Amino acid sequence: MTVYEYLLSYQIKPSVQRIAIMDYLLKHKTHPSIDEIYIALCKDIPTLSKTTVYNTLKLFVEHGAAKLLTINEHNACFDGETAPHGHFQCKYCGKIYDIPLAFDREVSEKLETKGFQIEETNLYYKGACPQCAENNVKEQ
Amino acid sequence: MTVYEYLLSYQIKPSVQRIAIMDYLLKHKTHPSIDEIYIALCKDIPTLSKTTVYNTLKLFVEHGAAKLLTINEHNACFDGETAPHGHFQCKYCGKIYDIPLAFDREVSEKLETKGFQIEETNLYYKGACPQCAENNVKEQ
DNA sequence: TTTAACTTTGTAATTGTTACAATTTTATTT
DNA sequence: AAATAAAATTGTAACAATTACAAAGTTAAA
Repeated sequence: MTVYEYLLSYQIKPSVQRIAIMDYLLKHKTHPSIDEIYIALCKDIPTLSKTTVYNTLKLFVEHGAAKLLTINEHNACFDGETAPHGHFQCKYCGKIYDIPLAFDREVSEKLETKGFQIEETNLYYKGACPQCAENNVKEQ
Repeated sequence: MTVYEYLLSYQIKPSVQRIAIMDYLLKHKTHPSIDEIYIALCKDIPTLSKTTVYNTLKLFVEHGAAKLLTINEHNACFDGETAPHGHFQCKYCGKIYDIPLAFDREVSEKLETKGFQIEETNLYYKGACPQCAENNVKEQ
């Protein structure tokens, strides 16, 4: 399936900019920020506006084609992977890792019994990734 | 234990401002923002500066006496409850509820086996709280 | 009591994000 | 194909949350 068709499957009208941004999201599993996407795509689309990147990602999130991550307190990150999963952010290098989201249904079921309607779940771990953990040990 | 002693137990040197802010956090389990705290305490401490509220909460978080919540994309919220637990934020009224954090150890253990050092865990549910869920149904 | 260290304060700067009007592009109708 | 309408993109300006920083105030130590 092309990115063009992929956008259509989420009821999003494709455009050059939208295709480029979704393509970037699908090919770069780095949970990029607005700036990362903007800087990367400016080379191919020199007229690209940062506002368009903001608008487009908002649109993607509204249509369920991308997920907004609030794991980083300084700026929003985006994930093109829509299947449920969690994240681990290294406090030292900042990298965000995907992790399986395989926790107990018990809690969410209990919430739903009480009348809470869960629309999304975010699981964020923070700490030291293997590389940084090793480096820190060596420094000490 | 007084708030004064409580701060000391976290290696935080007490001051009028720090005591007032921690007292507010401990008495108001509403996961307040900087502004909420600032506005509430200005009545008692008219000279209070918003910068002090920022500095103080940063200090609390560094010392483990408060937890920073990034559940709200527009501004930071703070939680004086340090025991591990998750949160549910209603997308309609904005209220944040505490929920038990009783999910599988399996995932975190697997991460630790791979060399990840987990320092904190954040579980954020979002959706409709019981009240808002009911109101929405009635409107439709 | 003097000095040093730390805390608080207010202002200004910075940064991420949003509002908005003008322009450009795309789709529709004639 | 031309005219019109609708939608998307752009750039600038506004906004809001946060941080930097220097001055003033407070507390602790000598």
